[in-house]
Amino acid sequence: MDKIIASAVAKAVKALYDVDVDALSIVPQTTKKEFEGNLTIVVFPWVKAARKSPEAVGSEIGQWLVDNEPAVNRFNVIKGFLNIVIEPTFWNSVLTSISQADNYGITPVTEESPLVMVEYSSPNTNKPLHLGHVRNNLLGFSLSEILKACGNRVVKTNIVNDRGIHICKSMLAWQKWGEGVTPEKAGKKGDHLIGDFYVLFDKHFKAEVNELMAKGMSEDDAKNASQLMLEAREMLRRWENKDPEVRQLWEMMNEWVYAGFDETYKRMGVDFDKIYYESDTYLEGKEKVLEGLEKGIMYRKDDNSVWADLTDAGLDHKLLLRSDGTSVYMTQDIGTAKLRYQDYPIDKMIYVVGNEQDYHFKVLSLLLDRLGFKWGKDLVHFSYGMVELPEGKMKSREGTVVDADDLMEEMVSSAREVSKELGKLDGCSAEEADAICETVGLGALKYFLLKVDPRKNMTFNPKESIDFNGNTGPFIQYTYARIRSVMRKAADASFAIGDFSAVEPNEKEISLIQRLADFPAVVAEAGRTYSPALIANYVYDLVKEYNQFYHDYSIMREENEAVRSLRLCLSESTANVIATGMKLLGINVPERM
RNA sequence: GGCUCCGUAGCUCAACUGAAUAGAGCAUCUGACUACGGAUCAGAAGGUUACAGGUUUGAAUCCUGUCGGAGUCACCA
Repeated sequence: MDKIIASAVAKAVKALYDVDVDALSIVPQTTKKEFEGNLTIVVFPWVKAARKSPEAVGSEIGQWLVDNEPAVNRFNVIKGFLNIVIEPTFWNSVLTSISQADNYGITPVTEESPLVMVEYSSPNTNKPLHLGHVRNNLLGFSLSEILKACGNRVVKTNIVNDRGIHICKSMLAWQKWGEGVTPEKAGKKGDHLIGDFYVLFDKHFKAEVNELMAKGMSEDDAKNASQLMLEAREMLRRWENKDPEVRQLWEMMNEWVYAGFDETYKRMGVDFDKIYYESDTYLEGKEKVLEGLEKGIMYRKDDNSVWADLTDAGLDHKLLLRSDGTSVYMTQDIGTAKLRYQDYPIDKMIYVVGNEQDYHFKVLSLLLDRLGFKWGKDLVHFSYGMVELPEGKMKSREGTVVDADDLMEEMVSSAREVSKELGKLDGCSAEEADAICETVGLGALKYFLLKVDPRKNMTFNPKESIDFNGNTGPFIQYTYARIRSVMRKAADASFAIGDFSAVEPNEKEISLIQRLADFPAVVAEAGRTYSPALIANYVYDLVKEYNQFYHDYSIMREENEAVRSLRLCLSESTANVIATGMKLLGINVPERM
């Protein structure tokens, strides 16, 4: 409908004022509630060319539309705003085409579709996932779904940071104080067990440093002199030299962690097509850097360290290999990029990584480009803000991190409490009840995190937790379940959706159809701007609109068969769009709740 | 200090590419179940969009400056 009006307006402007306008540049807006009309055109852009008042221009265009465009019924002009009333029965055909489209709003993917790789999650193997990771995972997964819906082939990937001093710390602590404990023996998820040892290391390390400082050492000296830290460094060296004993321990402990992560990912509902490990990629990066050195893209300092000079791009000098020849973070990312490019003919690479790494990705993009990766220059750093607690940033050392597993468990159990209180689970089997609570609890969590503009920092208040009323996941799920309930009853009563083309839809029905018609454009916009929040807010608006309609008009009790058909069709289409939209967010919708 | 991002109702968030009287939810107050599911709906109250200039027919949005917050500037990842 928007397109029809836009091109008609373009024709009108050409006919009336002889001005060439691109129809694509005209974006009709939904008319505000307080004015009469369905669509609004802002006429200011043509006032100058017409040499007339905005009111006159609006009236002239409006009259031209009434005379020449059958979809336009009448119009009114307020200041420079042309409000257009569409012929009511016209909306029926819009609704019909929405309800008959398979995969409404979804662009099909073919072999020729662009290949996009999305990297997300990227955990360290020395501690369990926390709230920050949850935002990352949900954003990465949702973004992948949205990109698929926009007609891209998507490879979801994860780079696991499985090597380095931090893992050695956990390993060392386990060796010293673990007494052979395993996840089975401790009755604990592997990632949590490893996290405990990481904390334990830190505790002993701090105690040692304090002891040394009490003897008069400076803090830095004490840290360097710490026996524990020396042992951890020694362990890293042995790891790099492939010492069998260290490697065996490393592999065993990593397996524990992966088993734990898998459980978390599964419950969260995210997955990956291909997982990379830094232990496999960090040497590749080194090679690539040495290659760059030969080509003169990098240079070597007297102390043998290797750097890239990026001052010509307004950036700084960047270290790529330490003087002892070992890799840094950037080097590993280059190595990972190399392997990925070998594995897939990527057209576009998207990194879902927090905004504290904005600078890192600027540099990475530049380096990959100079090293000859064709997607390097246009790589996308999907930079999201951090999740803060009311008292500020999460700090693992102060024990203020919100653990991902705990959080999901809490959400599901509070969903259970609320459901029980409202008597929603009466008559459900235990399995059904479990499934519903899982869907609702996780839906609340996911929606809460995804409805916010990803670029912005957000606040999470664990005490108030997450609401189940208002602009929330359960509110949307509830509306869906209620429509499904109506549809079941309609089926029981053998009410089929018949012809309603002659019905004049009322105001609420029209605005609901209009809203449904927006969905494909919203999906496209979400894909273009990488914003799941756009989908979330759209679905919320749609649901609000539907609830008003539902409240004001009866569906099953409507005696006119054609009107009832219209309302059933409208309800069914709304349910489908809700389900499709929520799926793009990685959120399930229940048939009852 | 340099660079980047942010600042909207008491709180959490919206506002598409600059557009009409800046919208929702939570919390507060009031109303609606002999009803297709009340996890709902309707209403009240709540704002100098941090501040000061500028561009524009029109600015929360673009530009400049000031203030406040966050991030980053490692031979950490």
